Amino acid sequence: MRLTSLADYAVVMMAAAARHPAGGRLSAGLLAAETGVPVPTAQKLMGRLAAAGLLSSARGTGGGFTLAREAVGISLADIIEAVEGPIAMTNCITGSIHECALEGSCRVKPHLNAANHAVRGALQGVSLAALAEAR
Amino acid sequence: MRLTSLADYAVVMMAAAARHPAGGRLSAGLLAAETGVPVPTAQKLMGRLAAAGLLSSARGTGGGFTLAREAVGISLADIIEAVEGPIAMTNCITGSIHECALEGSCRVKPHLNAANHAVRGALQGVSLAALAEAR
DNA sequence: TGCAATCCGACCGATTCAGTCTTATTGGAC
DNA sequence: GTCCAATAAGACTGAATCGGTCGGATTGCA
Repeated sequence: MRLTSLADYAVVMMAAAARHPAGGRLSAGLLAAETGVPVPTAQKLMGRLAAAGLLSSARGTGGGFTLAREAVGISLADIIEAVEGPIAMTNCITGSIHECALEGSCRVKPHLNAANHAVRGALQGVSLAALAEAR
Repeated sequence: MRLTSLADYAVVMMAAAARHPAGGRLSAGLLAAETGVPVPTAQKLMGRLAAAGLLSSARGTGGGFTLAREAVGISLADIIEAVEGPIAMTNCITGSIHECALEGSCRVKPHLNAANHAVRGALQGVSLAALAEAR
């Protein structure tokens, strides 16, 4: 029930990106300097965020990243899922994986499913725009 | 944002324990057989749950475990914390640890703190009694 | 008094995480 | 037209935590 450090960094970096004027090109090095995240780690993270569709990237000189959507349309859940994968408390939540020996007879699953939705809803309710606000 | 397998097992085992009549002695082997969790793992888990005060244990022949409180008074958050440690999305949430380089100037922390409380609240709202109900 | 059943603590291999390095690609300067 | 610098993208390595196993300590019963 804890974020990985990478997801934590990603949230901080996305918030920093959202404070810049929309449309401007942001390099990984710039955001790393602003947030204190190590540069190579920042590069890796932004690549992952771009692959998830939260950032759009451009290579070459003068390239960089831009928010793919408005900050209001990006939630905390989106950022976490981009870095950590689907938010699913247990393996049996995501429909494709069936490695639980209790599958089918498990009497706890439906309740966990409900709890999982509640958690995910709490994270979806926080927008990047809110995170970027000065406290 | 995912439970460890141990925490998952712990939830299933506690739910199974709650279905037994209150006050009866439950051995780790019995609950392991009912839930399908490997016996040594079940022993380790129940020891951890007992250390957290959710179960009371008795050694020796005829010993075993009992719910330390009524099922209504035990929440999903309690079980998860007993196995995984405090529910804190980031290190900076738990007051004692200060290893984040951004400490003090981090502008995201207060918002993460709010999100963390929302998640924790969602898990505290699910009681063991509800988990033990037949679906 | 010996035996069996049960809980308790220390140990080990495996998976995933976090970070670093190298390579490929693009645009501008000469 | 060619070279160079800046940037993103992918492969690789060390470390921490997780999941599981084993032997030891304790208690009640025959």
